[in-house]
Amino acid sequence: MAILQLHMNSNLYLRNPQETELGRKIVEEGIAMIDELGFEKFTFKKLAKSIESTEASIYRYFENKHKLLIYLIEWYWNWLEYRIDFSTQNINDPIKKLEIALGIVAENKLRDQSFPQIDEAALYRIVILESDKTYMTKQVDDDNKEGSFKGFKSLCKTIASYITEYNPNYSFPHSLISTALQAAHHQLFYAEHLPSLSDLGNGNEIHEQSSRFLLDMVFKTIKA
Amino acid sequence: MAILQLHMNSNLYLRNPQETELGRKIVEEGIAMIDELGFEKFTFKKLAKSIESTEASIYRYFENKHKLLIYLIEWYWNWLEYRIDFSTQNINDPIKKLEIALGIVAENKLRDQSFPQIDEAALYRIVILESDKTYMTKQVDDDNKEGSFKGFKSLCKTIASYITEYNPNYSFPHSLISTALQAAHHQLFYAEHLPSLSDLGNGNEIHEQSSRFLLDMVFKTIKA
DNA sequence: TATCTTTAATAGTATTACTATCATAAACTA
DNA sequence: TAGTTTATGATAGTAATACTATTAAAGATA
Repeated sequence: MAILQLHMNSNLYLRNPQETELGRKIVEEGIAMIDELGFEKFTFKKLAKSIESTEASIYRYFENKHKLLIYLIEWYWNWLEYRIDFSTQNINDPIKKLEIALGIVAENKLRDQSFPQIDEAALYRIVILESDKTYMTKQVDDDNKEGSFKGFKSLCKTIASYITEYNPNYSFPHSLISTALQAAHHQLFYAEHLPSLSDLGNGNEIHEQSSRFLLDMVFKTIKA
Repeated sequence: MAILQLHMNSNLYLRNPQETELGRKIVEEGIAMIDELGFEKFTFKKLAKSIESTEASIYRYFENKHKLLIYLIEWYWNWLEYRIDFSTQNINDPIKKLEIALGIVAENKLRDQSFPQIDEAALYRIVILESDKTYMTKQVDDDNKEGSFKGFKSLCKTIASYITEYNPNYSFPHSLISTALQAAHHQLFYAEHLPSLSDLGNGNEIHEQSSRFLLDMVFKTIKA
């Protein structure tokens, strides 16, 4: 299996963390710490201590912890888009492509050996809990101008295009897909923490149930 | 028109802010400041200065700013449920009730003269931007035990029950409604800040479009 | 060997998120 | 009406956060 690296928009960092040992440690241990502490309790000081570096050194890679979070979440969306591209290769039927894409969105995320630097399972938990915080801010427009949400927007566009290909008369393909992408994460969170907001049982087949919920909703909604 | 007060779960505050002049000022000016600054930049110190009181006094009403946010968001969900109760009075057809409920969820929020203390338009903007932050935390389970999300859960349950009444075979009524409640807010946010994630034009009839999107999705999905 | 870059070490600042104490004013109570 | 409770204000203080700045040392490159 090939070892890969995702190309990340250079506005997301001050110095490319993929290029140095310290940078890779910041990302790797950053994922572990945000997963463990949650984004609010996570600080660069704690991260510095844990990788035996200094706050000042970390600030040379990322402007602040918000930008680090954006970087990680963008990595996740880029990764998903890569996996969807890969899995829909040579498939023409838009229904099939949509099915595959939503299946990947809904499925549980385990470590991907192609990207040995990243703990995708931990990152997935971060995405579920923290991803909305990247854009639910007063500075969303500034961040957006810097391309902070390109990966998310691109994925949404890709999947929405399958809908339009299948049924060009459906009026809300982007809204439906952004809703489904959100729901894929929120429903897992609800099932675990606020179960009365969800019908997914908090057990083994939760990802299958989630997938069924999403596919059912999307396909019924776009039917010509 | 009658002047009303919503009864708020007493776990949401240390001292009931509806009972005193200072308490009412904290809530009123709190809404204005969070709307203006965003939740991250909002502090009790700034609020104290603006209402000419002290930090210590505000801390006697709310444990911290997170609890104040929970209080405000819960107020909003209680208000919506009250308005849905009111508007579905004497209506039996579950389809009609669902239509009314989703219409209220999607519609623009203007000041409600029945609750003169609360600026519902500002609170609505806060809900759109900040409401997810009430539960997307590591302490969600503790907060939930204290009843911090009762209003949200109750509203979801009420609307989901209309679905079950109409089509008892649909498997995901709670998931679908919690998804729709989220989408109602997120789509407005996207339309304004990340328009490629949405098909709603950022204009006058945005709430009508949002309503159409949601009703279309929900009704097609639950069809027997 | 010189120099350029990267990191570490250290220090410092303003702000945040509280907690504690005490005095005073207002409100209710005997 | 005096006494007591309660709410608020005033003030102070603390540990942590989110940075910025400076300098020195180590390593890589020319």
